[in-house]
Amino acid sequence: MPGANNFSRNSYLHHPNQTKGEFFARKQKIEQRRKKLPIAAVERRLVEEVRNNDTLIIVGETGSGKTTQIPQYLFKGGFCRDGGIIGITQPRRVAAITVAKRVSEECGVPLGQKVGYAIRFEDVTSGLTKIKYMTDGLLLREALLDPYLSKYSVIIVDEAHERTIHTDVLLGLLKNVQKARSKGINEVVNTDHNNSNNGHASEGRIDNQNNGILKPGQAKKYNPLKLIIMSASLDARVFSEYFGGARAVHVQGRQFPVDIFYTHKPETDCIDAALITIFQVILATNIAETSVTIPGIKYVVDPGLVKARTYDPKMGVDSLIIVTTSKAQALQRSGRAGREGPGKCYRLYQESFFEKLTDSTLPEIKRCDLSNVVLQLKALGIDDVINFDFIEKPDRTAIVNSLWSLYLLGAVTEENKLSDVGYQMAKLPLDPVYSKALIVASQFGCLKEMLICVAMLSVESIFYAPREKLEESRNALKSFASPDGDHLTLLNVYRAADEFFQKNKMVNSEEKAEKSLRKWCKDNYINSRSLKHARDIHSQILRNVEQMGLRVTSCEDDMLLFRRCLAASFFLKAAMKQPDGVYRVTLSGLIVQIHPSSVLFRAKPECIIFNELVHTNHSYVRNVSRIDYLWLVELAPHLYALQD
DNA sequence: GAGCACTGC
Repeated sequence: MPGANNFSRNSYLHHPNQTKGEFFARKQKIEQRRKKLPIAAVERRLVEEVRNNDTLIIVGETGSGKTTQIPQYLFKGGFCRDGGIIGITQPRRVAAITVAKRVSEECGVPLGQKVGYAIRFEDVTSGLTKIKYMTDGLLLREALLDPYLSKYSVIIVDEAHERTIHTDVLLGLLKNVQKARSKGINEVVNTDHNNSNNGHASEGRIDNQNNGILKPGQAKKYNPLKLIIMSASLDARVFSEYFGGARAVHVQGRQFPVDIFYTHKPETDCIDAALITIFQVILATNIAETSVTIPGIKYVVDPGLVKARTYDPKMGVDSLIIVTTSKAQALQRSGRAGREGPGKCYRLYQESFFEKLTDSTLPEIKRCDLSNVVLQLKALGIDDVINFDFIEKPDRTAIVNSLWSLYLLGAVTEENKLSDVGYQMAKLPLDPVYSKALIVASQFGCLKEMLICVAMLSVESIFYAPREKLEESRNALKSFASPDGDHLTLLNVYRAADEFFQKNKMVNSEEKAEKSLRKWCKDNYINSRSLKHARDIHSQILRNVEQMGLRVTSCEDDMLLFRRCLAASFFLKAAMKQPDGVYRVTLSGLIVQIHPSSVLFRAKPECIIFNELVHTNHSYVRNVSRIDYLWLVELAPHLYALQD
């Protein structure tokens, strides 16, 4: 989110008691600053370009001000006159919030009126909102409710070069929406595909939100959609080609020169080399590549390595491995040194090594589990996901494997169509396995427990164990630990926290209760941010399941029932203990160990279900519960049979 | 007995 970075040193916060004079002085100052932005000089030209091109690629260097200014130019240029609004997507929540705040200040209006933002758990928009910043994932969700994205006259996809999975899916979707809303009303969406069934699979379904599948006849009543793809990388060609040779324009940024230094010989120990370089001066991590501005950076040290998460779709294994960076990453990293003045970048490798790096990092869609993407696309009526016009096609096996697990979860029928259960699952903002778990739990009569369990499984690690207080944190965990596994342990933590919070709220204000909950977390070696996140997710999915009409009942103390429900939900990931104490994953045959952070690390029960499989030094399973193999035979008979 | 950079609904 480069646009916001220009402003990191000056903030224009509204002070409620400022005088009129102060107000105008501030306003003038903002105007002056806006005019100084490199992009200001080309305002009229840009508005013309958007007027003349339905799709426009804007390559804006860091610091050009494109993110904050272009929406304002378009508003002024009359793109909201027909009642449509301008939507701008960002890959990160923080960017959506800070830019929206910034732009509302520049417009001199309270946030949430003309200018607003929407992210998960937070909608700061109103009927007055004309410029709406949001996360790309949120716009994808909106498409499920309004497949034509009818309220937008312009959609700007910012930071497209980051190629997050949400951005990539959104681009494909927007291409379809634009086509459906364009003048050629006889065109059908998905005409790119060979399969004539595309886009019509769910016709006749009127009982769910999916009936809004893009039909040309319906699109008639919508205005054409203007699409703007903004990227910071020099390579606009990929986007331009994808959008049928769309016009690309370049906007100058404000970047100071950065001197690049390479090492003379290969560095074998990069930490050593980094430390030496740092002492002689920041270290480039992935943080340096994002929008977070750390003021005062003049020097960047780039070890040339990155910790990257990859996913093996065949085995369903997440790996965290250290790999070399790409050229684009290296450029991004060095660029950080030149934001506020001339800078220096030390690359801890030889120049010849740089030349050998790949041009750019593999887009996320090529290296992650696709079951959610496939489910969402199907819910949007795109049944032939394999032939979907992605900007970059995921591996076929990755899609096929996602389809297979969706089929095993009952989300997809044998005819490869979304089932009723699949539609239900698509409505939930969760991993499909977790969505299914909620539906299963409503049948088992333990949805109350499963809502908590799924919320807790959806967040980063709940426990934290600082090295210096390992013993204390272990003792704290003991008070929550269940001999049956991590799922019940997480349930115990959530319940204990909630009980503490509710009691506190009876005598204190909400704010005070929140504060003492954070203290409680600290005392119990629980990550309060993760817990807060889980509580937010919990209230959101509770609302969701109530809207879906699922019965939220509790199994009370019947934990046997709950564990059976875990088996019925997570049967795709089960493992059996081997004679030598390791585990064999039932479906893949992979040999794994229980992660040392699990409460079952020592107990080693005969049969387990788990939620995560990560490969680091070993293959580990995390979030593990003890089950009975016979339950699998009973509850997932399509996959499990009696053993000899 | 582990090792966690970041992000999203």
